[in-house]
Amino acid sequence: MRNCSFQCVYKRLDRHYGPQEWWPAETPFEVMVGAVLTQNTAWNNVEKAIDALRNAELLQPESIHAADAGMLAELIRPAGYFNVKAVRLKALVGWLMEQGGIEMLASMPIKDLRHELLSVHGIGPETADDILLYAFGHPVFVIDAYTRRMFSRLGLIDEKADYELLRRQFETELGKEAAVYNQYHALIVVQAKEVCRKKPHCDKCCLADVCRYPIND
DNA sequence: ACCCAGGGTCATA
DNA sequence: TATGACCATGGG
Repeated sequence: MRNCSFQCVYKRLDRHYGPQEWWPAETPFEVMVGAVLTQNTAWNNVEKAIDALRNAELLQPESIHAADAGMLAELIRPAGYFNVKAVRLKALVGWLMEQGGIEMLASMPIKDLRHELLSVHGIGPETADDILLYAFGHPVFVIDAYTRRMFSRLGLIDEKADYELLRRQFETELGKEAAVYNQYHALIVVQAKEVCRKKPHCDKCCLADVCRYPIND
């Protein structure tokens, strides 16, 4: 009998939390900026940095490209690693403008775009996939620390497995549906914020429900 | 006071 | 290929 665990977990989370309408951003470029700023950082802190950038009218590629790196770092200070991330934002917009802007990227095949993104300094697999999925709507499943923790606890994956392996695993199980990947990753993040991090699962979150009962509906 | 967050790079073995 | 150090703020 075929393993339907990935779909079942999705159904439960979706039923429990409803539509998430991710990514929380106004433009594709804002998604890219947020994806870099949220690296190993709580979203709460990223919002402050993005607000600061917006107030300074620095949420467009050209203005970030022209901005002083030191000033950029000060603005994004609340997001942590601000010196590192200022350099990464610079690298991102430098590459973006080299490529001819967002429109050019949007017309690029997924595989090529993903390869290009990964060649940019400061953009690793997860950040690249955030951008591919949430800025361009490409069917790419995002694997983050929450996903590893949650699904290894469910016994569905090997927590230490290679990123690409896990991505293929999810994409194979779910089929190539960008709308599903979009909602699923959002649900994983939303639900992870309710889980006690120290114990395998707590009693009050949706994951506890997933853990407690057989997964076969 | 301690732990960690919606990672990635770089140096070393 | 596989660890470890490093980056740094803010909330629990």
